Amino acid sequence: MPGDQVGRIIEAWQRERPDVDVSSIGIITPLWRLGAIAAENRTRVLGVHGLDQSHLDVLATLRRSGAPYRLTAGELSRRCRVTAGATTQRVQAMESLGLVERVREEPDRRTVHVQLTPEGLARLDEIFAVVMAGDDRLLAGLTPAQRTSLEGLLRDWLVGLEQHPVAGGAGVVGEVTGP
Amino acid sequence: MPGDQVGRIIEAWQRERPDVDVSSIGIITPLWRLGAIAAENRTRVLGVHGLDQSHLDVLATLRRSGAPYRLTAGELSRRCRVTAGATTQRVQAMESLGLVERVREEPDRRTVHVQLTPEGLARLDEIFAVVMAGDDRLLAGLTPAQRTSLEGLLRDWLVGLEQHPVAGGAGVVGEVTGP
DNA sequence: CCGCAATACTTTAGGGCTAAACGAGTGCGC
DNA sequence: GCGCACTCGTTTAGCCCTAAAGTATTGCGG
Repeated sequence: MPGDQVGRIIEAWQRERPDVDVSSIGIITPLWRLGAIAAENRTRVLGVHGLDQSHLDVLATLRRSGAPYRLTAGELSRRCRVTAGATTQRVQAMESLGLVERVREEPDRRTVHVQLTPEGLARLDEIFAVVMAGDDRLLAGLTPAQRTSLEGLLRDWLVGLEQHPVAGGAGVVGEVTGP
Repeated sequence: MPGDQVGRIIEAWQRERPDVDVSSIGIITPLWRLGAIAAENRTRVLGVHGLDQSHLDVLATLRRSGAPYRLTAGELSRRCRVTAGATTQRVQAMESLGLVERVREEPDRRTVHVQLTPEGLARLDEIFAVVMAGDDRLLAGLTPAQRTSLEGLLRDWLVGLEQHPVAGGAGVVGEVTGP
């Protein structure tokens, strides 16, 4: 059934390179494509409220950490999985909107605490439910059974990869000789 | 079973916002995270050969289109799902490496044809199998049954969304009044 | 045929990210 | 106490992308 776009890609490769097993494309490509659709969907939903995904990432990470909705900049970087430089930019943007504030205080004056302002908290709580509803609409085409099954498969796959990362079949040399 | 990171995120939200259904996080978040892991894996594999994902995207799209491995710049943009400006940059980069060449010819001199050079073809054919093997290693933790099941679910989900896009519960106004 | 909208690509301006250099502050070892 | 390695966050340079403006070319309507 070559009805779908991914199927056509696989067929093309089977024609051009019948010697290579390309079955992984049947998973990797839809994974990326669905991820992009979900991201576009969020961008659209958030755009209506004047925010973008990186803003939501910061606000939501602070919000779900619980009262007083405060994390250090470093902890925020780790939880959002972005570099420290990206966090600096994100926090500056949110600060200029009045949604978070930076607090430097004792005992370690290197550390910057980032905290949701009352307005930031209100704003996030208002938007969060809308975002979740938007995500949910993407899943409307799946039956409850499909959805449960998909969730389990993705969780198992991800947990497996996090516990046993695919190191490097060719890399990870060079670290044997220290500087 | 709060063993996994995504599960902890869901639990945090259930504690902080018990009024919101956050079950979609169980699918959307692993989707993005797995997509990022797959992308990092390809970046690593390709880096060994001095290329990156956008390079591979161009070369592989030309390659699987079949001999003479030639597409117009516009067609390349559509198939790679990037803007025309991005395609210009990508093609320039590949051209400077000698892997593709640009051909302007009759009858329409606006059109630019992008074609794999013999070296580009050889280079891609060498790397493609390595990339597919790299992707495959990510899937090693799944049983054949899980893999088949996951592939089917992702395909059905994607096909459904491509046929019935989630328009905008709040947007897509403004187009009723033409310019 | 002439004008003008449409098409095809390139260029420009700007955004968010990473990697790496940097500046400020901390605390261990002697 | 003092130096020095380390940690934390910010700054800088550069990458790839998008959106929009710009350039060249085509072809239709009158």
